[in-house]
Amino acid sequence: MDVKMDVKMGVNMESESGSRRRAWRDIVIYGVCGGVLITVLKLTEYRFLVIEHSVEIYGALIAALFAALGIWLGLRLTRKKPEVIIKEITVPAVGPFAVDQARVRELGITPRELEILGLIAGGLSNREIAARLFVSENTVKTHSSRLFDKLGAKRRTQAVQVGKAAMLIP
Amino acid sequence: MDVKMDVKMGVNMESESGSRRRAWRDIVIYGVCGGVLITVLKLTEYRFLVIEHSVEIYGALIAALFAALGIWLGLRLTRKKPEVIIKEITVPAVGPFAVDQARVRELGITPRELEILGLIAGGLSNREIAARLFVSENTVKTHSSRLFDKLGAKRRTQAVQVGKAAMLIP
DNA sequence: AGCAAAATCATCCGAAAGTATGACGACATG
DNA sequence: CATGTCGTCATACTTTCGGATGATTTTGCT
Repeated sequence: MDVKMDVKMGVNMESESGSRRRAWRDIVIYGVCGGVLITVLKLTEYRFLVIEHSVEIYGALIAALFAALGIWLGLRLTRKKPEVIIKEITVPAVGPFAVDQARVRELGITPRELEILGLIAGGLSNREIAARLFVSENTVKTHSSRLFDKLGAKRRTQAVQVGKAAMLIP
Repeated sequence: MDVKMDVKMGVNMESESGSRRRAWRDIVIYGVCGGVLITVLKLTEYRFLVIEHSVEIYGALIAALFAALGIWLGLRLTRKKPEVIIKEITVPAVGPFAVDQARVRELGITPRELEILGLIAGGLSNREIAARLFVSENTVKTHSSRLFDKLGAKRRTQAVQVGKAAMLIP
């Protein structure tokens, strides 16, 4: 029960050597239990149990105990980890967008240019961008010019399309 | 164990009474084997085995045998179908895009206008669009003008942005 | 301090985009 | 057939965009 729950959570931390070690531990425990049992039996034999009890009863006792132990051991030893089948499920949830910084550096795009690209994609005119960034319209134009050059675009719409394809903007 | 698995998997073809019947059968087999063993032991005791053998050896023998039996029984009783764990992984695979026809009608956008919106989003200039559609540039301009009007856009970039938001283009 | 990159601003000019208006033909629909 | 929608095209005008070039300031780094 315990173990199954663990594995069910999808995180099987057990390494193979780990489970093998555990198997050894189980066997040792088993042996120890057997020894203790035998000892106990020996003691009881010589002290409390009536010797006259037939060997059959005695044997049955041992049999029952060791059968139980065997069952336990068998369960512990053969407990196999469940096989995990990975089912790919298509979820519309496309995680939070992250800018492809590598490509940004690769293309030599400056932060300001990237910012302006985002605003262009937002459908703003150069004038609106200038107003929002508190700069002159000319500045926006130079930025966008260099941006188009780096993106290989001739129009702002094309820049947006390329930018999206290059994971520069969401 | 069995029953829990059943509930968890939800796909157990075996009825509960069926598995219980099988468990009973196993136990009966177990008992029969035990009886046979005891009988055999009894016989050997009285015939071939030296009586002088200490009870310890005898007990060990029984213990080993029943331990093996117990292991077997444990395996048989708890033999479960391989436990499968479905690990769902989210894949960004966004399915094939479908135009929101409802919104298209709602906005009164004609097929031609939608087509032109797609080309605009593709970063094409009016001239390129005209060439691709084998119409004049003026035609494209009138189409796009009406389109912008319906979309409430003042610029083509804005039209693209609105169109994407409205699920008109991928 | 000094260099390099980035950001800023400007001016000029042509190209592209967008607005306004009108017109024509095809086609479906009542 | 009259009407409305759609697609087509044109002309004229305004606005915006984009290219080319040069210059200044800011900033980060050595």
